[in-house]
Amino acid sequence: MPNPSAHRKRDRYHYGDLRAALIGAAIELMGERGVRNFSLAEVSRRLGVAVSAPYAHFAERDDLLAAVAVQAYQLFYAALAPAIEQFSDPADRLAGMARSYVRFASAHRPLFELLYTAGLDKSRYPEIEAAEQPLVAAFLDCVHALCDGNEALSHDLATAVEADAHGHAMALLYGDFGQGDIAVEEAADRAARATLALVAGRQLLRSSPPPA
Amino acid sequence: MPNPSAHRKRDRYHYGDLRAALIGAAIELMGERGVRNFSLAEVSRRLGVAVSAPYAHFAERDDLLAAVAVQAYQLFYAALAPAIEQFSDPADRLAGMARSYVRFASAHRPLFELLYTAGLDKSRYPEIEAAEQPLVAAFLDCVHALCDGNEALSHDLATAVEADAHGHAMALLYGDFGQGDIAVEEAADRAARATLALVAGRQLLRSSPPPA
DNA sequence: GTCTATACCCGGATAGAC
DNA sequence: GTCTATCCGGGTATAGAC
Repeated sequence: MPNPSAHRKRDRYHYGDLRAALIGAAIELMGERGVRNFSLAEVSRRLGVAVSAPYAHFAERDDLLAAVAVQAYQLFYAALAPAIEQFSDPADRLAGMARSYVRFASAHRPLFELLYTAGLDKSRYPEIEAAEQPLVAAFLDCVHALCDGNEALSHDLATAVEADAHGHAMALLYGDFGQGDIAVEEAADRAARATLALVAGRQLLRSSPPPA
Repeated sequence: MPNPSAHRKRDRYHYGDLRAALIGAAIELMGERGVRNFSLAEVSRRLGVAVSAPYAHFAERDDLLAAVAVQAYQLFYAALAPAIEQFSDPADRLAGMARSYVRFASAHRPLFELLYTAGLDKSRYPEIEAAEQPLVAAFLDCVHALCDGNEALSHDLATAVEADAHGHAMALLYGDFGQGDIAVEEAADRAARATLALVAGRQLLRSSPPPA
């Protein structure tokens, strides 16, 4: 009796959930060839289904990518959640989130690239923005304690910390941090420390504008 | 007597410098359709030359992109130079560079995207790295005065400031800063202020690692 | 829901004439 | 150095059978 989970990819077959299989295979393919070389046809081939099969689930190519993006944000948020819960000190919590942010970019590089460098037209897909929302809110929430109810400052600090985490992630993926686990942890460390520096100097985020 | 500069694009013609024209048209095309939808064929069409003509100057498609990237880094550096010269105070100078960094990303978006989100295989093009060098050095140089000759701290601060500037630029291009000149200046302002906060808290960049 | 088959378009790249 | 012509491969998307 053949175990369903043991089906080889090349078996042409009815999937219980082709939609989910497409999403999974899309992630895998993006990981191998980069987001820019992703194609619906290749995904179909890998699953052993006809190139037309996906159109029963997604009206067009980008709709599949959008579905992947939604899942990516959920995973992203889940990756940050432990840091949020782990630290009671607000500064440490923010630093932990920055660290997790960089780690996520490395551990799920194709997803991260899909979200930020793939040029998906997010305005066409409100569900992506909705999926991003909890992540932004997480930064904002945990920053409040540091800002004594000052909403403007909270927003400034949240933006700065996100930019910091994002910038370190980009530097890791595309810059000169090198590769390997050591590089990841170094970048994550730097992001965490820079976060602490931003927190320490946060009053300057609202000071009079620096010279033009 | 026809003015050469008045030639319409569609005139088929011998260019004095097709190579330069290709680079210019490539930038224009990337601006309209995004880097990912750039094609050599379309560039040729716009210049009114045969699709095979570019191959007299570039062995393959990506070689043209690499040439554009080199020019982009030169322009990028030129955009930062005024800020470097304008400020004598090291902190203000860094802040000014961060501000110019964000402005450049907005003013030359296609070039910025080519450099950082196009996935060009830079390792294949040493000339790109060479062109990037002055920019990295500029950050490093102007950070030294703030770090009392501490090389390690200089490197940390330079990395943090670059990540900060880059992160704000990405937030402006892809995030929720909105559009328009106001958004640009707001993002640039935030990047500058965050830089000052990083400078103020710079000793924390070398402190004991924050909790994992 | 998935198949087969196909129409269509486009880009990269090369050969050989001028 | 540029042209014309062409080959090749690949992707998107649709029609219609099962």
